[in-house]
Amino acid sequence: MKSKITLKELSKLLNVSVSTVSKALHDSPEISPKTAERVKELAKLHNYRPNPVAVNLKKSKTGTIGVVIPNISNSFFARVLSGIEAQAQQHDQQIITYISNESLDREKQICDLLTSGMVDGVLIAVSEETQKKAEYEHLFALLDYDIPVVVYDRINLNLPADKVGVDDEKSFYDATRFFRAKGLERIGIASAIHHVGIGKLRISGYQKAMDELPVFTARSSSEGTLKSKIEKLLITEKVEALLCTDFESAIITTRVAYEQNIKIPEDLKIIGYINKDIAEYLTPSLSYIEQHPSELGVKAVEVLNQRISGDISAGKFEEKIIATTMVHLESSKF
Amino acid sequence: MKSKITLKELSKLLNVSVSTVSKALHDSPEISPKTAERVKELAKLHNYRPNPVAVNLKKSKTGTIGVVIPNISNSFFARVLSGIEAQAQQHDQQIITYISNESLDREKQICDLLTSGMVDGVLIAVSEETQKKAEYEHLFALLDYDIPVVVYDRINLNLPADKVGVDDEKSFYDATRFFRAKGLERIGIASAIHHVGIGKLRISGYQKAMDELPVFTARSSSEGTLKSKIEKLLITEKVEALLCTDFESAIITTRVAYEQNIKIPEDLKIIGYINKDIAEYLTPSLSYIEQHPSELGVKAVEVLNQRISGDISAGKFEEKIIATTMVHLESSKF
DNA sequence: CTGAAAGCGCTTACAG
DNA sequence: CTGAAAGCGCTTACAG
Repeated sequence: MKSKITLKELSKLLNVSVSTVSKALHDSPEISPKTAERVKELAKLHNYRPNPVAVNLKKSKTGTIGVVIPNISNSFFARVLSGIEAQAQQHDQQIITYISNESLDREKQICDLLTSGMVDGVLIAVSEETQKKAEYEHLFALLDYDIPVVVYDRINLNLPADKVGVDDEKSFYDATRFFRAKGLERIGIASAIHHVGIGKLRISGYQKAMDELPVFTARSSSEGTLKSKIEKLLITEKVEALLCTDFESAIITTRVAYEQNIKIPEDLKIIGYINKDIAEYLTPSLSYIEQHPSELGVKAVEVLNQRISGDISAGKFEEKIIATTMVHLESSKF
Repeated sequence: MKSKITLKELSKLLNVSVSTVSKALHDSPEISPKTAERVKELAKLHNYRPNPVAVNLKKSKTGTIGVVIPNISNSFFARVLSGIEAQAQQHDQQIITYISNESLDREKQICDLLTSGMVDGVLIAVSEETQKKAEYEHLFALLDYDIPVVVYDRINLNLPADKVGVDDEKSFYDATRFFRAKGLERIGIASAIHHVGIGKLRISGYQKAMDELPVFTARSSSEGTLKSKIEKLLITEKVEALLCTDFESAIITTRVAYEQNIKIPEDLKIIGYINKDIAEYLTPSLSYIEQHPSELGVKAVEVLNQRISGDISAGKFEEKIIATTMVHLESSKF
C-alpha cells in the first residue's frame, strides 16, 4: 500500500488524461461507463484518496473549523467539544482545537493563527481574563478578516457575531422561584464568578426572582474571602437555601456546611452550577443546573455553518439560547 | 482589511514578480534590501498572511496532527489533550481532534479519514470496544499508509508503533507495598475494567506485591454485580484496604462503605485511579494515583515529532513510560 | 538582484 | 466522450 498514489500516476497507468480520471472518480456524466469503471477499479486497487490539501486549495476552503476552548479540564467545555465534534463530523468537517487556558495572551495568539486562514470558521468562548479586562480587539480583528465567528456559552459581551448560549439568567430565576414556591424566604447566592458575564446573569436571575425579599450575596472581595462570606450567610444570616453560580462556591458551601454541622438538605438546600459528573458523586449529591453542553456544541456548529454558507445574511446576527434543566438530587430535597 | 490579499496581488501593486515578493518575505539573501523593505512594508500594510493551504500543498505536509480521544468527558483525557495542544503549539502544529466515544465503528471511520492525508501524524488511545474485541486491522491500515502513529495511554496492545503510557503495573505494586509496609495484610482490589489492558496491568501490579498473601478481587462477572462483590470484600472478608482500578469501582466502594457505616479511613483505606478534580472533592477525599496526563500528552507529541522527522529509525519503536505519583488524601491516612 | 517557469495535486470550463 | 489548459496560492531551482 505504502505512499499515496496521485491522480497523475493513476492517469499514467491507465493511459488517459488526468482530467478524465478526476471526472470519472466524480461520476461525471461526461465520462463513458467503460472508462469510469476502469478508472474506479484501479483507484480502488491502489486505494486512491484525493489529497485533501490540494482539494482545499482548489476549492478555496478548508473543511475545517477552529474551536477555542478556555479550559478543557472543565467537563462542561469537554462536553461542548464533544457535541461540536459530533456535529462537525456530520458535515464532514474537521475541528482544530485551541485551548486558551483562560489567558488573554494565549487567546490573542490563537486569533492570530486563526486569521491566517487555516479554518473556514471559528467557534469561541472567550477567556475569563479577556472578559475581566474587556479587551476585544483581537476578536474584532478576526471579524475584520471576514472569518465567520460564533461565540458560544460566554455570550454576554458586545461583539457583532452570532451567539449560542445558555439561559443563565432564567435558570437561576427559576431555581429561586422553586425555593420560594416551597415557602422559603431566606434564600442566598454565592459566587466566585460575579465579575464575568455568566456570573452576572445568574446573580441577576436570582435578584429578579427575589422581588421584595432581602437578598443575601456572598462573593469574594477586598473585605474577605468567599469562604468567610459564605460562613456569614450560613451561620449569621441563617439562609435556608443557597444558590451557587459555580463549582468553587458550591464546593466551599458543602465544606462550610460540613464543618459547621449544617445538614444538607435538612437545614440548607443547595442548587448550583456544577457539572453532572461531579454533582452526582458528592455526598450528599448536589442538585444542579444542567446546561446541555453537548447540544450547545451541536447548535454552535449549525449556526456557524449557516453563517459560512451565507444562510444568515451579513449584518444580522443569530442568537440561540439553549434551555437549561433543573436537576434535583439530594441537596434540594424537601 | 476584508478578504485576504495574495502574493500575486501584492506583486502587481509593487510591480515586481511573484517570486521576488515571496523571496523578500522569506528574507532571501537574493533580494536587495531596498526591494525587501518595500515588499515587507506593503505586506504589513495589507496584513498579508500566506495561505497555509497553499504552503502545505507546496511543502507536502500539513503542519497538523490528528488526535483520537476515546472519551473527552473523562478529565484524564481532557488533560492529556491539554498537554498535546500546548506542545503542538510549541512546534507550530495544529491539532485535529477526533472523539471515538469508545466505539470501534467510530474509530474505524476516524482512521479512514486519517488515511486521506489531512495530518502529518496521529496520536491515538484505542477505544475500549477495540480492545475488548481485539480488532486492530484499521490501525494496521493506518500504519500501512506510512502515517506516523503514536499510541498513548492504552499501550498494552500488540501494534508496531511508538507508545507513550503510564506505569500502571508499578503504580499499584507500589500502592500495595505501601499498605503492607503499614502492616496491613487483608488488602483487596476492585475493578470495573479488568478486561482492558490498563485494568489487567493494575491488577497484576497488586498481585505481584501481595506475594504469598491471599488476594481479594472484586470484579463484575456472571455471578454478580461489582457492587455485590465489593460488599463481600468489605463485609465478609473484612479487607482493611482496597485498591480501585477505576472511577466506577472507587465510587461504588465509597457508597458501600457509607451504606454499611464503614468508616474511611479508620476501618477501610482506599487508593484508587480517580481523577484529581473529583478525588479532592469527595468526602472523605480519596487518595489517588496521579498519572500526569498533561505530561503524557507532551511526551506523545515529542515522540510523534521525532518519528515524523525521522529521528526514530523505521523498524524501531519507542516506548516511553510516565512515572505515576501516589497522592495521599484522607482515605489512606493512618 | 530579478523574473519566468515548473510544480505541489487537484478541479473544471472549454475545445475538439 | 476525451484531453489540454488554466488556475487555486505558494516555493524554489534555474536563467538572465
